[in-house]
Amino acid sequence: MATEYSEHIESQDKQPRTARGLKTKRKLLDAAALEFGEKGFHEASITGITQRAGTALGSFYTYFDSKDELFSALVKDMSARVKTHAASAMTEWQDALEREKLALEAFMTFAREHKEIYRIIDEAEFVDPQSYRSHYEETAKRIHERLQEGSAAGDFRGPLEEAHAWAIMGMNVFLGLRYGIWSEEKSAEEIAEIANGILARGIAAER
Amino acid sequence: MATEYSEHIESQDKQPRTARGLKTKRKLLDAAALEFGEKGFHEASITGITQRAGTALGSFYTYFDSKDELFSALVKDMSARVKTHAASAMTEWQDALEREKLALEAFMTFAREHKEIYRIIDEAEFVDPQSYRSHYEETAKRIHERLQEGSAAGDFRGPLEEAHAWAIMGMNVFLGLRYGIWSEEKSAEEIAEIANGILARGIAAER
DNA sequence: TTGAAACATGAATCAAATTTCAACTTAGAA
DNA sequence: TTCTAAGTTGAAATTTGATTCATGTTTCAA
Repeated sequence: MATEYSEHIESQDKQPRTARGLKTKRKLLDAAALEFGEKGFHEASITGITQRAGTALGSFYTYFDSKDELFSALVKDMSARVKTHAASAMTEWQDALEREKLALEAFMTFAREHKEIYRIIDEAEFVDPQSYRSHYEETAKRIHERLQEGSAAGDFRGPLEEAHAWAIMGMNVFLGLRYGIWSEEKSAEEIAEIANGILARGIAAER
Repeated sequence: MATEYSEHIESQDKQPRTARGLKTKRKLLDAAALEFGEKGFHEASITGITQRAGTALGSFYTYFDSKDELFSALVKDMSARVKTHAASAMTEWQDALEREKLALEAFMTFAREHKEIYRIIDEAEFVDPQSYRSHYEETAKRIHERLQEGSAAGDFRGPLEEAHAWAIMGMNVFLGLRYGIWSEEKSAEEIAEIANGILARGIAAER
């Protein structure tokens, strides 16, 4: 994967201007994702990051203003990656219900492959609340749009509100944590099937 | 409510032995809940806690070994409080579906009244992962038991697995965050009704 | 080839807490 | 009333880790 750490709103004076610089920055970013994912923001240290990256301590400050700024950049990048991955997994579906199943399945798989992303986004609640909030608000918005499309297509009942999207998102996130991060005792497909069952018919007994 | 900060595994040599000591410890615990809830673990400081409590800095160490130990004690206590509150709210129900609705409504109300609890438990994911995990595992277990009772009573279809409980818990937690902590634009009842609709019949169109 | 800008280095500096501790005060049992 | 254990105090010691910066090296355009 061509890791694309987009630059967002960084001050331009920290951009690398040579191939060497670009490479160093990339090493630092990748090392930071590992360090933060493994230890969490506060246990992680710049020293740890530069050691993993194989650079000198000072090099960190050639590319980042501070530990916080780096974390913030990372959160935004991870958020974008989750979004992109989910989108690319949701081609090929028969009806809106099936699309939701694919979305969860993709999310579970992605979480398993990038556990550090999960953790970094979660910790943003405390380190960079604004980004955390944006991440979930935007995710909910996309889910809500899918729900409305589903209603329009006659696959879903209507009207489905923003709160429905939040409920679904919560389901997905917690299932991802429990069966993606904490253990892999069940397949992503199995879990997605269970969640989809709830969306399809709820859990009440047949009437 | 008679706040009962249970002592768990603390070394006994830190227990207050007089009424005065007990009172001081209580003040510290309450102040800590506020400080942690407002600033998060790492921004919170012992100085801030003792200032809120109106005690000297050193008094903190009369009752706690460290900042971490205090946080840990707090997480366990909050977890217990959430549990107790939920249980007491779930008397008086007609069927299992309604019981779930009451559970969510109670959780939402509680979250609104004790936003600091929400935050402290959430941050435990990074500060005291063991307690965080226990909190959610036990909560899921209780939900799962309710689901199984519901199936046995004929209110719910069966079999409902642990994953169903996690899905419901995730729904509840995210709805609590969005409509309990971030904003109160909708009533707890309204939100609980939406979630309950999903559990009752899913979101698919009528067949 | 060369010189200036970019980049790399890591010891030293700085800042911000936590934690300790010795002196002092209060509670409450005898 | 007295005396000792319990509790209080806050300045000082420690710890920890982020950030700076002066020096040396590399890149690459001209």
